[in-house]
Amino acid sequence: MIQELRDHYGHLFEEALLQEIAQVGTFKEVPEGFTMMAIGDYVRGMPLLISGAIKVMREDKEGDELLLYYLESGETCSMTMNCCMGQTKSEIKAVAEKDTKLIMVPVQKMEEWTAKYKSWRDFVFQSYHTRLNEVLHILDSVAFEKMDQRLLNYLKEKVRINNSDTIHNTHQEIAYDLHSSRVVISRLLKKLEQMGRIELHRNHIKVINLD
Amino acid sequence: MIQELRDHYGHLFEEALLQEIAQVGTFKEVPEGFTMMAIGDYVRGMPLLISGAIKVMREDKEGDELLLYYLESGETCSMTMNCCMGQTKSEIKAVAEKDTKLIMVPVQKMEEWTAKYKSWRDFVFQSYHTRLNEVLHILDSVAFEKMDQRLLNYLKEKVRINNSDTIHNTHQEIAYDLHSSRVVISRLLKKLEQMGRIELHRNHIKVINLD
DNA sequence: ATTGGGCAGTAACTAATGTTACAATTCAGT
DNA sequence: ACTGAATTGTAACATTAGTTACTGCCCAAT
Repeated sequence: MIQELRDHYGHLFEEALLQEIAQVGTFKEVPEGFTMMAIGDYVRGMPLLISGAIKVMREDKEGDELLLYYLESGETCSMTMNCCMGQTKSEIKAVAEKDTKLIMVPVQKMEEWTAKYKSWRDFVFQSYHTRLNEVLHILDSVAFEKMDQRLLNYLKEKVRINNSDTIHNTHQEIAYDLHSSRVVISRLLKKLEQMGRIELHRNHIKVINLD
Repeated sequence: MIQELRDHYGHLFEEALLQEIAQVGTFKEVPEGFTMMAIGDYVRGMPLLISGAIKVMREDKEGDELLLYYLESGETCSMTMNCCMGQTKSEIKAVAEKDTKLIMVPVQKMEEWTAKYKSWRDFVFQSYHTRLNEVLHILDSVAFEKMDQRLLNYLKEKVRINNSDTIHNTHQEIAYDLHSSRVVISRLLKKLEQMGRIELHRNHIKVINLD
């Protein structure tokens, strides 16, 4: 585990901290589609991603969803810290977007390290910084953009995260992520196909050019 | 200044920190409507609110606005910290909602105190926590609610912040805050009036019952 | 008293998004 | 091969929100 840590967090943390993390952290592998956290769950640990990606979503009372952002290697979940601090339940849902490797750190350590290691403080602040900006970005998107533009951004991000020009999702799944309806998404995707920017297939979409 | 600090931050910070803040901070009074920060401004200091309220807004390239939240006594602006950390320009706009008293602290001190005082760390984390939740709340509102409900929430918040049943805003101003159009807001306000929940007047709205 | 600008009311229309319904196709499991 | 569920395409329609245009009103400045 210490080697994985050095590879992905060596540029962020000093050796002493890496050692501490290795000592108290537990290594986990989760398969694609695995729900890491649901609304209302209590937060037991803080995830440090090694590889893969985690999809983080917001959900309202009716179960309507909205994709917030993805966590990738070298990142952690501010929402988790958020919950730890306030001793509150999770207000978000997190699902593995791909097979993912990560290290879980007990929440008590967080505070300890915050006092002890400047690099950890910087990491935590940086993480808050990034997440806050990402949530603001989503807010911009929802508040100021129309669905066709949001869909384009969504497809681009999918291509980036999965590092593949083929998107393995149904229209319904995309509709959930964007909090829209399947018919609307099918309609807009068809337009993109007619523009020659994507190819539609059953269960997957081939991206040609989104720029 | 030290007395103001003790009154509003005494329950958060130890005496030594209060003293430090008093030493390096500068006391400011800003009138209602004063723009504290515009998009693209560089951040020079971190505000600690003593009294009054600051309205924090998001703005897109076309100048369309959206109200994010209000800062009140005992609070600070995470966005500011956000900017300091990343050495980036402001991505938000801040305007005094009422006459406001506050203390500006140079950003360099932030990092120093984060290492030195646990109470300061907790304050900064708590602040991030609160702001992140507020932005999520606005996101919920924009993503999941219709304009009539958003308008209701807006009016409730206005009443709370200004501690008055009379809202001194034009329909146009409300439309800007909610990123809608004047006609739409007039239409919905008229419906609320017909339901007997508000009374409409020129330049102000009397709130009867919003529950 | 007159004038002009800001504010609010309203109608008519457009655009965007969401909903309902149904058909056609694919595909896995039997 | 058959069946049923999941997926996609499409039309028709409903709802919400945004736009344009015009009116009357209030009020402050001249």
